[in-house]
Amino acid sequence: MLKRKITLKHIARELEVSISTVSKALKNSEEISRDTKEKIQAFAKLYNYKPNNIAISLKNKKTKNIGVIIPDIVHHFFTTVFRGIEKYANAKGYNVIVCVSDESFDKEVINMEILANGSVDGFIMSLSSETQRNNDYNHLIELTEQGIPLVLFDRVTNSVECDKVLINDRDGAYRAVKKLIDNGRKKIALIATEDYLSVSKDRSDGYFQALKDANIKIDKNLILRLPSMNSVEGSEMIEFFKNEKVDAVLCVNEIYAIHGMRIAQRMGLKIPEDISFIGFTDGILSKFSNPTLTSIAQHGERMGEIAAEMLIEKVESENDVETYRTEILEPTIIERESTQN
Amino acid sequence: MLKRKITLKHIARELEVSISTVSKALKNSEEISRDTKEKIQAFAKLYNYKPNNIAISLKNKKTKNIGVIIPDIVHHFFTTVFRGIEKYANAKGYNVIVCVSDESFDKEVINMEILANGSVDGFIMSLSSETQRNNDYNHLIELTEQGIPLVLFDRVTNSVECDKVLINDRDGAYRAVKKLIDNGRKKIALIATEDYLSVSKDRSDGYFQALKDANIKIDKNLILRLPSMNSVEGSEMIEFFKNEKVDAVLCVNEIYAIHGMRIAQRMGLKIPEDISFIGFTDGILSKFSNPTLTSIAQHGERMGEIAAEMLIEKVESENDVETYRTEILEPTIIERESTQN
DNA sequence: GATAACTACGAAAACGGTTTCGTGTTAATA
DNA sequence: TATTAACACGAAACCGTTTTCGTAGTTATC
Repeated sequence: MLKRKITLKHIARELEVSISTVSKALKNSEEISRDTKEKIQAFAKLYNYKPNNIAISLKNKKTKNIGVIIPDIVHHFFTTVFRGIEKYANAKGYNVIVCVSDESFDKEVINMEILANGSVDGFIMSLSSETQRNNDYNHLIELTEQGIPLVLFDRVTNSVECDKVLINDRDGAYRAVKKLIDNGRKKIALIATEDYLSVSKDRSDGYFQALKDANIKIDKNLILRLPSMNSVEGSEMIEFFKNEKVDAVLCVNEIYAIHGMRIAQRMGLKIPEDISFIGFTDGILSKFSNPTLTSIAQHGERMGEIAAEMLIEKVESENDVETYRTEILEPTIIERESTQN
Repeated sequence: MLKRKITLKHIARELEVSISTVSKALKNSEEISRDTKEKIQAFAKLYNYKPNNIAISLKNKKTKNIGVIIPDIVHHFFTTVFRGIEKYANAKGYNVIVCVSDESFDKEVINMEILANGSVDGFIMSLSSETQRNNDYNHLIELTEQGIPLVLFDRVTNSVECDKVLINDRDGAYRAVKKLIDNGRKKIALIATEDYLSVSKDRSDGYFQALKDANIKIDKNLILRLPSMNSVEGSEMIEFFKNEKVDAVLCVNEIYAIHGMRIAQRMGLKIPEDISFIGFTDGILSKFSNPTLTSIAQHGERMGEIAAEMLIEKVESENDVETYRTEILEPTIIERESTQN
């Protein structure tokens, strides 16, 4: 009952021709006579012959696979980017191998090394937080020195020369804060993570700049930095809201924003009347929270498409062009209930 | 500056030995003398030699890749399962190639055909809704006839003989409804999708059975079936809640539940005092909604691990064992605010 | 009728490894 | 000294393709 895969050799033996003839016939080569081609093609079809991808990869040194290394997969933004990558890649005939670094430097390095030995034609990745903290990018540099194309997205670094695609986090934060100011808010807080993450730093910068441009003095007490996205038990936030009379909050991610809104509501504050909220990442929570959350959309899917396009272009270009692009997407502020005046 | 990958042939040429000697030396074969081994190993290390994965795959007809085909990637449950698969697979030295069927039968078939020609050692998949509606599983049957291992999870079918892992959707729904009854609820509604999805059917069955066992007559008017998860503009639900006086709702997914709670709240109902909610899939929305949602956890990550374990076991077993397992996980009800009495 | 030009196909190398088997050299044994 | 065994290595096949090149056999040309 078991129908094992058939090879050129099998066909050749069965039809008493050479392997080369079979190969050519199946490619409809002019070299082969009408009769022979028809015979071979019919036979191949009958036995459902399909060429072996591995053999082809070995031959032309192209796998038609691209490697994606991301810090986390159970994460709305990353899956959104992934969808963009997968769609574009698939349309171009590429498959996608995903590795999760789990925010670990070591896993990032190991996964990269494994895939770099012939398994993929190039990489698309977003740096793990540990990598950004260590500030060690030798694995990426070695990769590019081997001539393997690399595209970084969202969490990028200047230490590596390669194509990059990111959103203008700074501008997103800037415009969000400006919007709050225009709405008449005076005491605007920032809830962020530690600064070693490139994106968090940029968002903070945008916040500072917007206040500066509006001649609002920066108040250190209005800035709350939380260690990790998973450790929001709220107590710190409760203290924060108790001590400071804020009328608006910019959060660097959805979770902080949703938590903040929860706590504010528990303290009897009305959203958006008493306090406004804007959160980064227009994920699923923003749309379904109560009230719905005004958020800064990062266009993850577009980002993924662009990254894939950049990578495949490099992979398929003959000459090793040493010119790299950095594409910066503008975020969009999606206005919802949490800021309506 | 470009350091291309080095091969056995290069080392052999440089050290004036044969390729076989290099290969053996790098595997620390007893056949090769101490001196030669040291010389070769040092050279290999210096030039950072790593064997080419493709060549090895071709030789031993194992790719150490597993293919995962899922209907959607921007979906909490599937990504959770994926994380489980990826973790286990990685630990066992396997990489994961992901393809998204996008709920389309054709894409499912095409992706499978592409990967089946040598790219992966086996498949883990969850059926697309279109496939389940078409009730056409020939691509899966052909796959197994070729001796390629397959594991189905969550959205499975009886028409294909292979390993399966799923949760007891029926029992989850049963226990949820029983819990509502025990809490004193009388008019318990069900909000579900069309029945062609295996999971939706099972959940409905559990709902019916629980009512039957409690001698509560089934009221067709208390069942709302919505066409698709994306088309919840709410109008249907508003009508539903207006017409029927329900005091509890079981929803087959989070989105329906969150929407339902929103609408109930807008109509002035208090949750959980006036009306309770329980939703399937303990995703991110359940934890962060207001009120938080009691939900039926499906243990996606565990499911993924089990699926990967089953697959790798089959892949690595020499003999083609024709015996298949079906593992059924028990869901867990996570109690939150939406049902507290 | 000799030469040139096609036609239709096969042999073999190549991709980068692994592995079996054969063999020349040395050392141990009778 | 002749025989044998151990040692250290190389040749070659193999995995499944693609592709270059060579060459019989036929047909066209002068």
